[in-house]
Amino acid sequence: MVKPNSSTVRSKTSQAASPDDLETRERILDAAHAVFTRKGTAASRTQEIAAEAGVNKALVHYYFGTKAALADAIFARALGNIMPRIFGILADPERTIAEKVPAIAREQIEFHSARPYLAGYLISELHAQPERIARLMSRQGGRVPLDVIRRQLREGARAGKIRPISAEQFVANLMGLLIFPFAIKPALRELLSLDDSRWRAFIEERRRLVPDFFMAGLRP
Amino acid sequence: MVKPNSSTVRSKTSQAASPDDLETRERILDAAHAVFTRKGTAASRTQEIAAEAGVNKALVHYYFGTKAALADAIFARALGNIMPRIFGILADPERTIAEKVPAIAREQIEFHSARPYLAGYLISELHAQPERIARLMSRQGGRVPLDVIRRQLREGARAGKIRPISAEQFVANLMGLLIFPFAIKPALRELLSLDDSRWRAFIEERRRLVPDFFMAGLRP
DNA sequence: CCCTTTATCCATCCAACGGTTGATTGACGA
DNA sequence: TCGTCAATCAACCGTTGGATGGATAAAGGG
Repeated sequence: MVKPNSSTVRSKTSQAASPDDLETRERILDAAHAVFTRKGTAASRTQEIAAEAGVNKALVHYYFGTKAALADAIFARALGNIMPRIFGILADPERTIAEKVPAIAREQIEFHSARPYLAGYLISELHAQPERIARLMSRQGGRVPLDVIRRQLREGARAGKIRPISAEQFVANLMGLLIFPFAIKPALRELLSLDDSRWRAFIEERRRLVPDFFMAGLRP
Repeated sequence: MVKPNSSTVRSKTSQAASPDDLETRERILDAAHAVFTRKGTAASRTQEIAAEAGVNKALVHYYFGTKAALADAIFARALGNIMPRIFGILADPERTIAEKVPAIAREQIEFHSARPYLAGYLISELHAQPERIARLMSRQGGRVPLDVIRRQLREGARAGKIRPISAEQFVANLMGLLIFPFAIKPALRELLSLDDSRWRAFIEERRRLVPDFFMAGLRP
């Protein structure tokens, strides 16, 4: 690694000085993440990414070849960040369903509150390139482990404690309740006339409400 | 209106012949809808829209000025198509909540099954230009009529028939359950290993499941 | 000390894209 | 029958943006 701007050369106008100890490659990745998630891949400019990374546009190509490859990397990274948070908990055989649901809800609401662009970004990318996810998931192996919840749901149903529901529908319902509001945030805010503080209250309320609502929906 | 290709001039290579009685302006709108919803606004090319409309690129500008204006028109049109379907039913004072929920579910699942791109498109646009929806909604007036459900929810809660829930959360939950799976269709199909026919079965099942699940979630 | 490798920038290229212009054509009212 | 106007097209223009080639500098091995 080279790490420029020691003292010698570097006229470099540039901002971006602060978190400069990061490896350049990482800085570019972070910048790309910021720009891509904010404006969407198609509307993002490599120039802007380079600037945000405090680096020359050519260097972006040096590290990642093409814009599309960089976009793939960011998408895969975001996916690899969010998916284990959901499926890691779901696949845990130690916890009951009644424990998992609030845990996931807490986790996801926390997560998306801190990353308001992410849900919208992921859906946009999914929509723009529906085939990519198959490519990425096959490459890094790993279909999703539904067997644990599937078993728990079956046992709960047999014991008459919950109504019969497939693991697929279970997951779809849970994700819809948790993620969707973040994905359409601008529309919801307008539709429901929620200013900043009411939006926060709205989301805060869902932390309680969603687990209750969801578990109630499962009762037979 | 002029209506070309009568018989005289028109060398015109072009396909697009079939539904040609539509006014040109409408043909362009339809083409723009198809292209924009399929690839997203930023990745769409006016040239492609023109081609799909069987028309010259200059004509697109002749009718709509700029790509952005055309994009606005398509977005507003899509919004004006989907929103009344939900809020029209919700605002009906004649139907009870227990009647509205299955009605909306039927309607929405039908709607999105026939328009697989629409949910993803709307969320992408929302994400790419969060301020636009405020602009459009203020222009054509019309905040959403939540008072009817709000009253019904309050009365249901007072009578002890449903648990207390705000109209806002009610709407968010319902939309999340109904729309989200369509919005992330490519991911769900991959995650849950649903091929074409299993996807259809999955959606078909939700027609029953969502109203049941949702109404159960409302029980006190 | 050279020579190779890695990292970085500058300048430039080229395709593509959004938008414009000017000409043509047909319909129609005066 | 002529002039006007809306509709339409082919060709063009200016800019942007992704990509590349070459120069340069530091690092490090031999």
